[in-house]
Amino acid sequence: MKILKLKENRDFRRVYNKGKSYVSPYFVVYINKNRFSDIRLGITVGKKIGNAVKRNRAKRLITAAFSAVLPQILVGYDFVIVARTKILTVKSTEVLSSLVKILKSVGMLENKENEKSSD
RNA sequence: GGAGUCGGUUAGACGGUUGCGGAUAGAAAUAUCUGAGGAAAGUCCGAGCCCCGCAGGGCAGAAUAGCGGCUAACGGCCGCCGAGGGUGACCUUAGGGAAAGUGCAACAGAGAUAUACCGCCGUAAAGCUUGGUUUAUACCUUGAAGUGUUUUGCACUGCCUUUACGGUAAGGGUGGAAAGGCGAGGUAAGAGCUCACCGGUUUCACGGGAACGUCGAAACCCUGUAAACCCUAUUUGGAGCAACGCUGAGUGUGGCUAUACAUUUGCCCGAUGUGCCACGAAAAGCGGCUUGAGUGUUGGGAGCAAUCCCGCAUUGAGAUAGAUGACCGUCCACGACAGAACUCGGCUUAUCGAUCGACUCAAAAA
RNA sequence: CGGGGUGUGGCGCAGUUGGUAGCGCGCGACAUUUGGGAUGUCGAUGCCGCAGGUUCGAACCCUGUCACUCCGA
Repeated sequence: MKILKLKENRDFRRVYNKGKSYVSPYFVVYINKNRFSDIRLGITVGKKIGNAVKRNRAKRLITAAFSAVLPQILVGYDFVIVARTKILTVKSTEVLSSLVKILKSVGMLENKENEKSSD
């Protein structure tokens, strides 16, 4: 399953205005329902983070973490993840566990039994 | 070994699992190959490529500024000359014109591109002085104590003071800079006024391909500033891949007009073209896009060098919200600065280190 | 990709035909008040973003560079 990406500015603005936000030390997640049965992801990395190399690294870390949890995420939602400066100082495993923690508390992850039974 | 100068190379490596962009094969799953830099950065120059209702002239504007070479081109590079710095290796250098003209030179100083305050000298006028002791010499006082004569006087000379007019630029505490410097002659006093020497500029001669150089000759309007205006020489149409082309969609409303508008720094003339401007609606996709002044070469040749020629090998990103990540293992110096966006040549800036080569200085030892 | 602008005391700004760097607010001390505020007097605070150069002399002129910011496509 591939990740569809948000591209247009108006999509981002709709998620910022209508969606709910959840904060971690490394990033902020905005979640909003969409009209499709897809999962769409947008990543925002501002100039505050650093130069082009640092911004690219932040994007890759978020993409890697998101694709790791992708099979368990409920469909039909738009996600926008905004990177914060601290994300450059940690390893990818911490980003992943932090993302899992947030999504689980919100209830966006499917239960693990399906995963186990599939195994 | 110490201190230092210059230049080059490199920019973690290997293996595994799992993901991303591109190409090829395939109906598909998938497989194979390949995938960021020395600066990819800043966007400071120069080009290719490409487009513009032709790009023609003039004025303004802008850029460059020793000479020669290299290059597609350059404001870049190489070599050389001049100037400055360093004991030296070597480094720095916008380095045309001040004798076309204009401007500026604060404070200080008499005076700042010429001046005359003090001083020195000349002329004229006015004033003051020429005393005391002594036979005399001499002594005292004084800025100075002279001469003639008919000797309580008069005249002249000299000294001093003041004023006026003129000469002068030797000297004067300033200043970054005071008519290039210094000595002699000369003069009433002085002065490149004259002369010798030294410096500078220009012209000629000689040497060099040229900048330039010279115990050469002559002339001379000899403060500094042109990164002040300016003058001289050379260059300059503009715009940039969000260029531009194709497909698709759309071609509505309002205003301005031919004495108009456009041709992308301003103005004038010329030339060419015919609508132009604003608002609204809308939608994007594909090409351009990577074989190119390409990359490598302890192969050969030319050249001091930059660089060029020949040969051989090779094809090494092409994304479009924008591709290299994550995890594990081993080793080491424990990994800095940093991400292609049409493409090249330079410049500048950032950078943890590692390593190689050439050379200089000082001291010691052999 | 192209074109501009700014950088000066803690903050906001002046000052650029080159000649000793200023204003307002803020800060400190003193006076005034029973005390505070307001007011008055006095004072401190600057390598004029950084590095070179031109000049006797640079915040100002020139070159390079860094940061911030605006505009157009």
